[in-house]
Amino acid sequence: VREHIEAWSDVPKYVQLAAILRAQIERGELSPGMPLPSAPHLMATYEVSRGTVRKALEILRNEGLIETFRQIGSRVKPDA
Amino acid sequence: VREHIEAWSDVPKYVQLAAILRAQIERGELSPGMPLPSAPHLMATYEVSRGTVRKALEILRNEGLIETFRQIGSRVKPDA
DNA sequence: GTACATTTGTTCGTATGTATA
DNA sequence: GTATACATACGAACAAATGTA
Repeated sequence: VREHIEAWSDVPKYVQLAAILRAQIERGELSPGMPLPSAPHLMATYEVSRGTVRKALEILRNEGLIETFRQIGSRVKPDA
Repeated sequence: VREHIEAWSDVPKYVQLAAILRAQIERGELSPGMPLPSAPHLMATYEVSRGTVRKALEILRNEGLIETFRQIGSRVKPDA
């Protein structure tokens, strides 16, 4: 809500959201094993759509930083 | 049960379902204090998904027409 | 007191349509 | 024409709470 992401031509919202979450992981605000906020929660927090959240999480998954499970959600990989 | 809701570009299903239920309340077919049909029942009756039912009920909740309780279901507000 | 079924709450996966840059 | 972004709508599965047998 307070962290509204601005639509910006050069950097897509989903890339920005991925960067925000990646920074939180690297700063330890989200520690290994910790669950990430759910997609609906991220949607509300950053005022973006479901698709944008999914794309952001997909980036972090591809980077090996998080893992996602059905009906469970995403968490920081234990070895991240 | 004959009240199949058609997908129509201008009016989303969940808005139509909310309108149907709102009309029933205003006509007194659902009187104050009366329980609404459960979500599974509404799904079967109108042939829509759970998410659509939930969105429709959310609209009526925000309008103050109904209230919802876990394992109890929704009912028309006593003062509606 | 316990087991079971029902109902809502919540989550992720997926697909489609629309609008815009 | 492609990429971005949103809204709608479906399905599936789990948790939590309540009522009932």
